[in-house]
Amino acid sequence: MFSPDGGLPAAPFGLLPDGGPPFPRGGYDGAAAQQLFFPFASEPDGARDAATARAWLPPPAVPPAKAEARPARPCRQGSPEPRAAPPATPCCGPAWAAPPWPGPAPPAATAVPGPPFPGPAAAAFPAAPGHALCPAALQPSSGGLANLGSSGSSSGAASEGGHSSDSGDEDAPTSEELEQFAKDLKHKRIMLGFTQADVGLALGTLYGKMFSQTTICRFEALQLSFKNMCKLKPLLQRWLNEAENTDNMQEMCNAEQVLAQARKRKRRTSIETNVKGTLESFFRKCVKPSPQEISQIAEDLNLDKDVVRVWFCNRRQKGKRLLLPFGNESEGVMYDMNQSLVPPGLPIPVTSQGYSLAPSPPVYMPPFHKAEMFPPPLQPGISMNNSSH
DNA sequence: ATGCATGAGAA
DNA sequence: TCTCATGCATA
Repeated sequence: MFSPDGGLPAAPFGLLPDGGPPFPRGGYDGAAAQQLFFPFASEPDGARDAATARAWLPPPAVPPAKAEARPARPCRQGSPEPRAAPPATPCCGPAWAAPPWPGPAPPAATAVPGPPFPGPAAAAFPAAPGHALCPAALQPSSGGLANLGSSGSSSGAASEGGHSSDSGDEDAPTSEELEQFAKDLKHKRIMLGFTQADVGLALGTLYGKMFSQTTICRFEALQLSFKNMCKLKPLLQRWLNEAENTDNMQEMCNAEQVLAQARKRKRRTSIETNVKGTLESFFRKCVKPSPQEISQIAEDLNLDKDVVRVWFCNRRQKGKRLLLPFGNESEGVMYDMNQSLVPPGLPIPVTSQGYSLAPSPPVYMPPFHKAEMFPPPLQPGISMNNSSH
């Protein structure tokens, strides 16, 4: 853990190249954390799980029933599928020696352990292989999940630390635990032959709240807020247990993608690299430009005002991920909305990539990580009086 | 794996 | 109007 006061650990803006977040290591007090991010890296042991990427299958035009939408997966489809014995866990040590779930809860293939997640989900669960997959998933906001994070009420779910006698003070796992869990999850998931998308889907059948591949991915990569991680952990923990003890797990993954989600979504804008660089430089000057400034920028860059606005929102969000996990005052320092992002007095240089170079990330960064990181070609002609800002 | 987008809820 | 959680779309 780093101390907020003791040298700011990381780049105030820790802007990391999008590729791999070199989170500074060290845990942080989860309890306090609210919307922060993990200071630690989810560093996948080298082998960047190519499987994951490879395995992800876009929602196939799912055939009515189950099966074969995913031949790529070793998932047991009728075949016993030897649960690949976890290879000498590379990084996680003796991972998964014991599932930390509360009760002995020996999840039987059919027996859905009385989950703390009520809701139709339960009903929808297996029992009826082949169908009944996702109706639950459709549920808008199944109550089940809702109280996971905060209320923590019933969901004994979380006593995960397993051993942690944890006082009633519930689930707040430590960052280390989360990190470890994320690793285990990923490792196990791969071992079992599931993709991130599968997991997200399964959560839908199991608990009525489906998640996207994106979310699972971010969870594994510790790219969610601490709070968010805490909320998701119990679910994933359960899924893992199920997956390891159920033979019909595939059922849960197959889901007849209820995704009729055909809501018209604005087509994703692709911002050119150089334009991004310019935005980045603006961002360094002012993380939260006023509407006028946004308009100005938009005009200058020939972008839609909303695109610029959203870009700044996302940029801030991204920045926070890399910030320190201290939601309080420190934020003011590191995230001065009125000034540049650099802590006063500290002439933090900015990398040629456009990211601030605070004294930290002891992480190796290739000279040219990504195109996106190239020096923001400040376009002449673009002006914004934020200088006075 | 991540960039851009959406929507709910908070401020 | 912003933050936060989340997801579609894409690299």
